[in-house]
Amino acid sequence: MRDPIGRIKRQRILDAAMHVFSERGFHHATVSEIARAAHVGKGTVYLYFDGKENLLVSLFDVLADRLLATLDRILDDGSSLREAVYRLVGEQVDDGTTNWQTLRLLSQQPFLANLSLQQTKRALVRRVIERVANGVRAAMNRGRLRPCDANLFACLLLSLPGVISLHESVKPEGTMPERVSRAAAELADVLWNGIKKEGTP
Amino acid sequence: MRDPIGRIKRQRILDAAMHVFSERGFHHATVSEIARAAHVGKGTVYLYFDGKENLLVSLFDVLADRLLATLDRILDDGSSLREAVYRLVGEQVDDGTTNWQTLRLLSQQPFLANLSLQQTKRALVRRVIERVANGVRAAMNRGRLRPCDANLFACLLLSLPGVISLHESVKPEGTMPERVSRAAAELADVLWNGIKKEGTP
Amino acid sequence: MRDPIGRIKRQRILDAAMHVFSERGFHHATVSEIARAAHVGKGTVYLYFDGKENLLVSLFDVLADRLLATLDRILDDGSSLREAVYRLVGEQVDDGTTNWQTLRLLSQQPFLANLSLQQTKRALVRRVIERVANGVRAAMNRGRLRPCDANLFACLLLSLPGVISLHESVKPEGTMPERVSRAAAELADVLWNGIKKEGTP
Amino acid sequence: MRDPIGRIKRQRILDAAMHVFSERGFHHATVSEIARAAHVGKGTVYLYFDGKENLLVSLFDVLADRLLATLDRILDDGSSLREAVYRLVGEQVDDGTTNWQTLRLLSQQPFLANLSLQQTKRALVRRVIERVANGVRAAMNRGRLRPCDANLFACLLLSLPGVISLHESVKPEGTMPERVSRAAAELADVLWNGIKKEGTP
DNA sequence: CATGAATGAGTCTTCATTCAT
DNA sequence: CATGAATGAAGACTCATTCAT
Repeated sequence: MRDPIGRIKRQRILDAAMHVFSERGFHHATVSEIARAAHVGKGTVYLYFDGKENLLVSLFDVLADRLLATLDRILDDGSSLREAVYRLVGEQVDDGTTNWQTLRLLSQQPFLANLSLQQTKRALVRRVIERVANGVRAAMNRGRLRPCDANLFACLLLSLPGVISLHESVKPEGTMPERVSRAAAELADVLWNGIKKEGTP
Repeated sequence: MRDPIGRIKRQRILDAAMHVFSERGFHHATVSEIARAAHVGKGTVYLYFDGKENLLVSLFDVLADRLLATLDRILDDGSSLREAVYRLVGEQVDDGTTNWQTLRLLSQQPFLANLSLQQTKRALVRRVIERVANGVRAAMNRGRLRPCDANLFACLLLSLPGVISLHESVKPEGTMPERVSRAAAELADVLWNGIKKEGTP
Repeated sequence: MRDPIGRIKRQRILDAAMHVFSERGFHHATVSEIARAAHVGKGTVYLYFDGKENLLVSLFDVLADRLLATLDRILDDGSSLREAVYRLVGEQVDDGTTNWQTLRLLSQQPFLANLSLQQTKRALVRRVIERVANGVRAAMNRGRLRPCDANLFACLLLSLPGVISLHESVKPEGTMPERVSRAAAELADVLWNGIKKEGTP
Repeated sequence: MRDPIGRIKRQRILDAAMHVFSERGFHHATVSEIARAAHVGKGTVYLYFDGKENLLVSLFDVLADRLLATLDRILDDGSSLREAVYRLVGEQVDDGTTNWQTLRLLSQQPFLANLSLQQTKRALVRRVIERVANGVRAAMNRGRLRPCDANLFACLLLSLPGVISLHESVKPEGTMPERVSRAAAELADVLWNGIKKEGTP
């Protein structure tokens, strides 16, 4: 009976953390702020998470899971790899629930004081990279891609939100969703052309 | 007579800051640490820079200048664009004076408390992006590249060190220079193939 | 239920601040010292006050309120003005709860870095002066005093603790309460003679 | 040959210190500021004074000397005591060379960290008080004043600039010289009436 | 003598974390 | 379980003082 309530509260905190971290950066964000945004007491955050850094890594966890689910959906259905690249970039950027800006958190390298958290985070990142790399390898085996380091290409794919973030960050008028979508499509094009076998459409 | 001494000390502090920021991250780095690494007193740092954030932006300034010089060298000589892409990636990553890891700083600390510094940093980033974009545009005009958003492609090029960094960060054995070089070459290949007109070698 | 606890703690801090500021002066007093004297953590001071200067102005506020209450008691009862002057001087100096030395603080720290606090403090001082001046004006209207600038005379009355402080400060043997009381009476005499209509006892 | 130059430079520093201390308060004033205002190097200040607190006490010394000279002039010539009180108040406040605001420094009680300086300052203050008190005593002996504690009355006289300062400090429009003069005259009136034998004009 | 670059002791202030209620 | 008042470790920053030139 309490479990679902607990899950909901935990999720509220994670959502709040995602929002506040994205808005103000990890170090400028305060636990109080996050608690306030989640409509819980400051102490409650520590009931569900072991501390601020832990909260960040838990957030990575959620984002990674979400990303892996997206990947599974994209890569395991019958769509062509070209389509997959497009959708991968597009969905990373335009996920309805995940504001694309929060994905910068994944590629930012906050230096975590807690070593074991460092390990945990590394494992998460590796898992995501390898899942993408597996998809890439599968496509290579099917003969549609020129051979390359699948892991490296996966890193490139996963860095695209950061590229778009960089592109947006110098625009004085702030972020424009249409421009973000267009950029995602264009980057997908470049990468697809960069990796497909010549002659493949 | 004093001026060069001042410049040298200022540079010592910048070098120390680059090293400490890279090693421990902006927020975990302390001014004392940087001062110690530069073999100067803590107060001396404040003699040359207006504070910690200011020091970071000054560092961006130096890195940007260095990168712009590299770009000028690469883009303005007669080499082919293909060669230029290779060298751009390679030199970003393997600059003898700039440890490639420090380039992560460019994308790493988007959240500055001081608004005017935020502006300054944005201007620096824009200048670098636009310089690269100009090179790309020139090549497009010469007809070697398929049309694309030059600024966006510039952002992609400038993000490559981050891609490599991501790739390296999950390796338990730490950074290996040869792997970094190979990755740079491979990424350059993908990008070149992604943007060149089909048929161009 | 918590409110009174909060009030009590706030008051403890104010009392400690009053004591430490009086003993060591505003600038030599440290927030740690005040916290220690109040038996609270350093951070707790910042829970109740916005900073060191703010603490000082809040102290002014309390002292001003206390002084105004004293004034109301003295001026609004039926006693003669002569009696009022005596008591005003005497109670400023010999308030059981307010150590008379702390009243020096009112004139002591005119230089506040925070401009809005400067304004607040000025308003407090003005309120006290005007309350005294109103009493003086009332007496003048009743025809017992020779005409004079009531505000200026109020400032003179309020400066008497400082006069006594100056008088005491050069005594090598330290402050002696009886001498202080005698001085208060004597100053009240001089001022009363200075302002009463000739012939008035 | 150097001596007069030294004296001049020393005086320049004292003048600068008087100005800066008055303008910004002892603690907010920095040695650099004073040096700049005196058109000397920061190190030069330490050539003529043993430190910042020492500089303050030396300033007291100068002010005390000046005040004592004024007193001698006023009290030792044949003028009546009434005239003397008027002039004493007036000249404290309207000394051509000493901005009257700087006299607040005398009555402010900065807490000096250096104990021996504390003693020195106390001695200076005592000397001034006693000089005034002697004049008062002389007048009392001549039978013009009602008997009172001459030292205390001296303290009252010396506090008048502070009274005026308090009066001015709450005026939003800032200090007005005419108002200051008028206030000085009025305070002298009150004090004279307060201490003269009844019947004396 | 004069200077100002260099220094680091000393403070204020923030905020992650704890724990009594 | 939930809370937020209390805490103090940690760090940026100032400025009096020194000393090499």
